[in-house]
Amino acid sequence: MTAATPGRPLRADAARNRAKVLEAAGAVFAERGPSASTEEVARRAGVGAGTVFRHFPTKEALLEAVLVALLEDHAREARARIEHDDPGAAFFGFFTRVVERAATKNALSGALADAGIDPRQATGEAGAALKRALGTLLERAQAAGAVRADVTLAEVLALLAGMSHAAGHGGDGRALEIVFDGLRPR
Amino acid sequence: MTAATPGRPLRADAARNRAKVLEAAGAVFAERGPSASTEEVARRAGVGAGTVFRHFPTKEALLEAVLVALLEDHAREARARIEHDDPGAAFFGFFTRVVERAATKNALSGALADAGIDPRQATGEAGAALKRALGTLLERAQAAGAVRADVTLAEVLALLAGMSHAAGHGGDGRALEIVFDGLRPR
DNA sequence: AATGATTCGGAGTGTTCGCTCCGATTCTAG
DNA sequence: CTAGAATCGGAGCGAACACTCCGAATCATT
Repeated sequence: MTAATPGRPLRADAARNRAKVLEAAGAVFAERGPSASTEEVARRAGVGAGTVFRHFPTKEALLEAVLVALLEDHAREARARIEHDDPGAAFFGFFTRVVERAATKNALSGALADAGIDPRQATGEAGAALKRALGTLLERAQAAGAVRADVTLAEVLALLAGMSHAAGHGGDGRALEIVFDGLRPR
Repeated sequence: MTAATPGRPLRADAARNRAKVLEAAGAVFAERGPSASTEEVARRAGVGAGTVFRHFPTKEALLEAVLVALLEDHAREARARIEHDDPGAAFFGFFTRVVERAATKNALSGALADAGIDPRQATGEAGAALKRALGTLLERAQAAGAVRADVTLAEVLALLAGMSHAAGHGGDGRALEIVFDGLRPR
């Protein structure tokens, strides 16, 4: 429940502040990690602590909202690649892109899991949309012969989640290439 | 500094309590995550809070000690496999084993990183020993033709770290197989 | 422009948790 | 067995932090 149902259309300044808080939260959590205090988010957004909690009733809700925004961004990019790139390049390019931008996302879902919340359920529609887009990317790449036909979406998701966490561990660029070799037909 | 230098040999009950605390910490952090309180560790170990802090002067030191114990355990197993299994089976078997047992390790190093501590530096010798053992495993597997010759230890470490985090994401069993396919010669 | 409703800000609250302190307890040397 | 030292236990301290409350400020409507 991340304030999904706008009972009333939200006042102008309220909407502006909500956006500022969300953006500040994204930046702060990316820099200082999800354990950064809500007060720091409020300071960065230029609002009071009360304002943060009115829009996001709990810290977990704020983490969720940031994570959802990230997933929506990814899904948007996946759909763009479906239209513009060729099947193989679209799939591998998107995979690489998600891995590159994964640092924040991992920390967020880790923090949610730590609080006893299932990230997959929390992200709801946003996660499902990203999954659908990735599924399309995969199907097209398989149809074009760029990816083995016996690979399932669940396996790709596992690999994506895994390699996202491998970033920053040294030889992660070539490590991705090794995974891609495993995904390609022999 | 995880009480590495025994200035004096440590009294009998002190050594016993230290071991109890370390074991309890391993269990508690595995179950409740690294954010579990030290008091819970003390309770589980059947000692007072003061005792925990005498042996591990800070909570981070306790997390470090648990992580080091895990790494030492892995290194021990790697050396055992070097002696008993054939090169290919030793390498892939050890890789699989580490991934299976990775849940706790990941949470621990995550928590350390969150506290501004570099896990690689903190684990010191234990991490280096594990790295050496894995290096031997890799060389032997490559010499036997079970693993591509152009793969480096750094890349294997990145893949290992990554796939450790992929556990529990659904199709992680077959996902590992895909990575292994990428590691094998064509 | 004025009024009523909504939102803002930040001081304040209650709680959690890491860590300390010291009297009581347990161990070891002679 | 006994004295002296090392260790233990857990109540208590202080800081950090998520969250609340309410007077002041801002917005929408007539």
